Amino acid sequence: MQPLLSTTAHPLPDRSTRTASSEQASVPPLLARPVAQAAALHARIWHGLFGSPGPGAAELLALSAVARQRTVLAGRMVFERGEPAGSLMLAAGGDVALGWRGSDGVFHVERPVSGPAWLDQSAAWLNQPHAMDARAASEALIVELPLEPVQALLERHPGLARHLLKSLAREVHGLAMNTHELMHKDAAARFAAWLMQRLPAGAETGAAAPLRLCERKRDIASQLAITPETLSRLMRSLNRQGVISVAGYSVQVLDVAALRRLAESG
Amino acid sequence: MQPLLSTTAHPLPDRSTRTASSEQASVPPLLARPVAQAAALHARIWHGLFGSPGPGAAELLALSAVARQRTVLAGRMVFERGEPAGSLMLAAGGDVALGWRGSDGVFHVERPVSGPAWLDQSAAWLNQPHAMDARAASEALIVELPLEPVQALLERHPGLARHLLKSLAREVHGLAMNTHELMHKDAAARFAAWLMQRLPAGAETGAAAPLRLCERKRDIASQLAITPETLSRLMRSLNRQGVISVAGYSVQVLDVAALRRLAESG
DNA sequence: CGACGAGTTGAATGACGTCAAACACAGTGG
DNA sequence: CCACTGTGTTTGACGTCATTCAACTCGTCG
Repeated sequence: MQPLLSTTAHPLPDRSTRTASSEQASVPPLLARPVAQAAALHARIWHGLFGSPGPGAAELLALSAVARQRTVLAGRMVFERGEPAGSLMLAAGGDVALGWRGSDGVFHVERPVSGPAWLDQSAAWLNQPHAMDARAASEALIVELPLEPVQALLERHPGLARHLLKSLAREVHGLAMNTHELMHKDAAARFAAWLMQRLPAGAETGAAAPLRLCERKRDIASQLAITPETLSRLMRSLNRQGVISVAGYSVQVLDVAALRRLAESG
Repeated sequence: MQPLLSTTAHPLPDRSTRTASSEQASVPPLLARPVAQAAALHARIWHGLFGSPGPGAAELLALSAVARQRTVLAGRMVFERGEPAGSLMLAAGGDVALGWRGSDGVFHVERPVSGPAWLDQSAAWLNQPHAMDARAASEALIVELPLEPVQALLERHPGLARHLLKSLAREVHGLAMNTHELMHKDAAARFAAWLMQRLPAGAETGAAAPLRLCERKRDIASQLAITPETLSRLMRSLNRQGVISVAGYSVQVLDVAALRRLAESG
C-alpha cells in the first residue's frame, strides 16, 4: 500500500546492549575505581544535576558525604507511589522511568529519565509519600539524600540552598511547559515537539541526521498521552507528508522547519 | 424543555462587590494602619505562603525588609510572559489570574490565584523571563522579592531556605497532579475533581451545601482546558443525572459519593 | 512449530471543538 | 417605561480528532 515505506515491524531496540553501553559510559567506573577518581565522578554527577556554575567543591564533597547509594537492577522498582519519601532521590546513572503501574500490572511511562537526573526532589521536602512509581529501565545507580542531613548541610553551606532551589525551579519550569503543551496542543503537535527536543542542537533547517528511538513506541506514546495506535498513524502521516522518514526505530527528520511549525501550532 | 431546572442565563457574579469585600478582609488594612499592625499582617501573608510551621519571626522580618510592594488595579497586567523576572513574585491579597493572552487579545485563565499566594517563584531562580502572563482580577497587592537580597538573606538565615524549598516543592507537587489529571482524565472527571476541590471539608457523603461559582464560566472552562460550550453541556448532564443541581452560578452537590467516583474515574 | 509481545491497520465509536443561532441580563439613552 | 446594545451563556448541528476493538504481520523465544 505504501511501497516507498517499509511498514513491516522491526526488532525492538536492544535494551540490554544499550543498557550495558550507557553504564560503561557513566556508572561502573564509580564502583570499580579508586576513591580519588570516584570523587571526580561524583563531581560529574552533581554537575549534571545542578548545571553550571554549580556548587563549590566543598559543598559537593559534603553532599557526597551524606549520600547513600544503591544499584537497582533493570525492571525493578526504585520506589513506589505512596511509599514514604524521606530522601531526595536521584539517578546517578542508568535509565529510570517515572510513571505508574496500572491495576493490570502494565507500567505506564510518564517521564523517562536518564542519569544523572533527579527522580523526586519534592516529596521529601513536603513530608509526603512519592507521587509516582519509579522503575529502573536499565541497571541504575540510585542516590538518596536523606532529608535531615541535607537540612543540616544547608546550615553550614548556605550557598547550597541556591542550587537546590534552582534545580527545583527547573522542575517547576519543565512541568509548567508540559502542562501548557497538554492543554493547548494536539497529538501531532506534541509528537513534533517531542521529536524537536531530541534533535541534535546543530540542525536548524533542512534535513537532520537520522535519529534512533531507544524506547518502545508504546512508551513514547504514553509519554505523549496518546495510544500506540495513534502514534503509529501519526508517524505514518508525517512520513507521507515528507516531514520525516521512518524505518522501524530509526527516524530521519527531512524538513526541520516544517516540524517546528507543527510543534508550535497550538 | 427542562421544567424542573431553570436553564435561563443568570447574571454574572458581581465582581466589583466580591473584589471590594475580599480586599476589606485582607489587604487595605496593611496600607492604612500603623506599622506595628502592618507587621502582624505581613506575618499572616507569610503564613499563607509557607504554611505552618513557617519561618521564625526574625526571618519573616528580614523577608519583609527586602520586599517591595505595589498595588495593581483590576484588569491590569501584573507581569507579562517574556518579561525578565528579577524577583520572586507573590500576591499578598486580591485575586490574580495566571494564564496567557491570545493573539486576539482574549485572556485565557490557566490558574486563578487568590492572595496570599505565589505568582512566580521559579523564573527568577533560573534567570529566565516569566513563562506566563499574570493579570489582576481584582485590585491586588503585589509583593516582589528581588533575587539578590533574598540570596543574601539565605546566607544569614539558612533556615529560610528550607521554607523556600518547601513552597517550591509544593508547587512541583501541584503541577505534577495537574499534569496527571490532564493526561488521564476526561473532561467530566476533571470538572468533578474541580468541584470536589471547592467542596467544604465537612461534606463527605450525601448532599452538600450550595456552592457559589465566583468566576465566569468561560474562565472555569479554560482552567479545565475545555470550551465553555462543553462545560455547559457537562453541567447539564450532571444535573440530569442528579449528581448536582445547577441554577445559574449556584451549584449544589446532591451526591458527593457519585461526584467522587466521577472525579476518580480515569 | 506454537505462543507471545510489539507494532500496524481498518472500521466503528465516542469525546470534544467549531460554528451559528437564540436567549438572558445589564447598562444606556431615549 | 421602552427599545437598543454588548457580553455571557445555552443549545443544536456538525465535523474532527483520538480511542477502542479486532484483526493481522513480524520477530523472538521456548
